[in-house]
Amino acid sequence: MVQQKSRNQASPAARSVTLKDVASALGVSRTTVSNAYNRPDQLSDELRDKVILKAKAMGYRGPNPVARQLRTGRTATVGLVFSGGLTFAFEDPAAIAFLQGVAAVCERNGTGLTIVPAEQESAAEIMVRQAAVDGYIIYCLPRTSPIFSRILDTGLPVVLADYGDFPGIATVGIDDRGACREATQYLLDLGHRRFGVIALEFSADGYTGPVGVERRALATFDTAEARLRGYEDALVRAGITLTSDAVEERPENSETAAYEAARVLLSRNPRPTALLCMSDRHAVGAIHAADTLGLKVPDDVSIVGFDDVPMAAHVRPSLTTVHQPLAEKGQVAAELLLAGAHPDSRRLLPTRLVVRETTAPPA
Amino acid sequence: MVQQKSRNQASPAARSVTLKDVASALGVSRTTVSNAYNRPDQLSDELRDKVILKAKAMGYRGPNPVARQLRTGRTATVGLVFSGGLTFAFEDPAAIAFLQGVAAVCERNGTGLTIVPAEQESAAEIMVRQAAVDGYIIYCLPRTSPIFSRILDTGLPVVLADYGDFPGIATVGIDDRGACREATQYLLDLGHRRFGVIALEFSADGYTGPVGVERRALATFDTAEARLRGYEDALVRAGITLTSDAVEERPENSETAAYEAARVLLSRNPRPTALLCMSDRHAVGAIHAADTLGLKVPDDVSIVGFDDVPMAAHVRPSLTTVHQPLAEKGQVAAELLLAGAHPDSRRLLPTRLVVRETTAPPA
DNA sequence: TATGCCATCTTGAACGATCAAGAATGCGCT
DNA sequence: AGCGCATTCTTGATCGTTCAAGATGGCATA
Repeated sequence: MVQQKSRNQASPAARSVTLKDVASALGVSRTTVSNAYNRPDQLSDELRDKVILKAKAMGYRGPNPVARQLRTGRTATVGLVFSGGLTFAFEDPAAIAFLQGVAAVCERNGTGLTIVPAEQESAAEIMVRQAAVDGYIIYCLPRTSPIFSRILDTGLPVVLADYGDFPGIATVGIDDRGACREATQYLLDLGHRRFGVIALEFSADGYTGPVGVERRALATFDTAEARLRGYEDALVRAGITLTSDAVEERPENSETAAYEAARVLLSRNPRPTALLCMSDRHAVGAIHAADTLGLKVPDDVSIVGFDDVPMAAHVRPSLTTVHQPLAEKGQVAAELLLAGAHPDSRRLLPTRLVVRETTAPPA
Repeated sequence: MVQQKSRNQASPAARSVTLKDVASALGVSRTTVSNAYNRPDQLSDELRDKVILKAKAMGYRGPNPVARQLRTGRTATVGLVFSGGLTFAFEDPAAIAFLQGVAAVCERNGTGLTIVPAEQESAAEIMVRQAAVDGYIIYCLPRTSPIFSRILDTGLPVVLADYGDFPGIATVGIDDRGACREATQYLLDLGHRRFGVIALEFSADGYTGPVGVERRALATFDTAEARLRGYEDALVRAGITLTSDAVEERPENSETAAYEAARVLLSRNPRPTALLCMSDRHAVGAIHAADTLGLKVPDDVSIVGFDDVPMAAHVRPSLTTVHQPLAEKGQVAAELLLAGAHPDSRRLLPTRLVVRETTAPPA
């Protein structure tokens, strides 16, 4: 901001009007003027009106929020940290739904919402340093990110969303593993025996390709690992092993990335009869891939997504997917934070399998 | 935030560590500690290391952002005001693209971004009062909104996006009228003579239905009015009059709303051979409507959208639409604001008609 | 008349930092 | 020796508000 009112400057005329100015112009105390704005019951109505009127006339803009924040120790603002930058945050339907939930609670609560993009780590660190917030909600930030520790350093209340478990920090999430187990079991019950998996990223390094043991061991995103475990839980119980080349990791949550992954998986011999996808966008990409390979969904290949974003119901064929309450997750995160983010808080939201048109018994 | 460090309280142990504490613990001045963080060149390296180390050991969390903001008069944060609430902001693809542009500039600039939802006017007024920002970007807020004047009252720099023209305030936008004129001319050149329009809202009152002269006269959203004028410019030149029942207003920018509007328009006798839509989402809804009415696009009816969101290229048939640089609009808005939002700043970004598959000569 | 209480307004002290100006020191140059 | 200058650190004031506690006067109650 270039157009700053000059501070510490010779000309006092440039300084903006303050409580004190209004007070002395009226011959009352600062507190009285302050009360006129914040505690109308603390002074007579006539005086209050007089104060407000005079303030308007003098061009007073109301109590300065920053000064108030300093004095009260509250900013009435929460910080929301996203990994993957805002391109991700504002493009991924699941992230948007989460954001909506957070924002709704903030609005209801009269709390501001400051977005802290964590794309460039350097920028993010600066932001965390300078951001005036009362607490943080962290969404989809890898455990290893330096911003993570920087935020913990601030000593402010923190709520983690979609992290597995983090001792000493409030978390909200879903039972990823259980949800995936259930979805896989459903496919097993339909008779499927050969599976492929399109996985979200295990670590924020842009790796693309099959997922082996060593990669999983070093995972910094809990979500991918937990979901993969869930798939395996059910498969193992059915005596089926998921080989590493049956799992394709795609760091980008986009239809095109999954399209490509699905083509890889569906070209294997023997071909899987079912694809498990860790997001609906991935699932939609998989549908396209099957289509271009001349495979019918669900007759030739069943596809299961994750999230149940609005698109899942609209796409043709409509998507069988794991529903998770995305907006509610955001709401709960915000509520936990506003309630002080007690370190022991752990909220697990329910999921359910929504069966639509992309699943059927194998041919 | 419940978990507040107690202020003005008996127990001094509860107070958090400040610059002063670190300074006196080390026997140096506050300024020196401050400089250790902010101006490393102002003190010897050894002392600096000693200070930082001691600060860490004492649990000092770094200079308090709020105190700094008060002293420097800068918050390094911009406020972004959306109308229609966040449900709109985070769901409308055009709004998201704009937001991305704003966020990208903020990130590059080390500036925070505070979202001020303007859904509930009461909440929004509170937010504007308490938000610590250096300036505002206003997007899609009706001129008549009380928040509008509340923001102007703050005296902070303001940039308006997608407003026609606003004397004394910086604006960024596109030539809506010219863009629509061009799109219409293209349809005229193809041979079309009967038109229908699906319009965005003229005022934020939820009105749904045909648009007459009186409604247009009271418009509080400039965009809709400007675009409709553009359509008319071309039509009038071709000697065609747009009757009021050829224009259907739908306040909601959704496929379903437009679907319904398109069914109304396409049921008229004689049936229009071309539909002009003020958004791509509306256009997509219109395609569906034509489909269910058994009309082929573009053979039976041509459809033109507006925005050129990513979906426009992906939908089948792909959409002929007016491209506007949405993200760039957000960027420019942020840049103007960061540059001081000079009241005379007026930025008009280029648009262009992108011809795809939804337009053809009438049968 | 004394007492207490309520409503209304004032006072002085924070909140935690940054800034402008000045002091102390050492060093080199003439 | 005297001067200037750069480096490093300190001092006092200030940003604009809110808070706790106290002062004042009026009115009712005892």
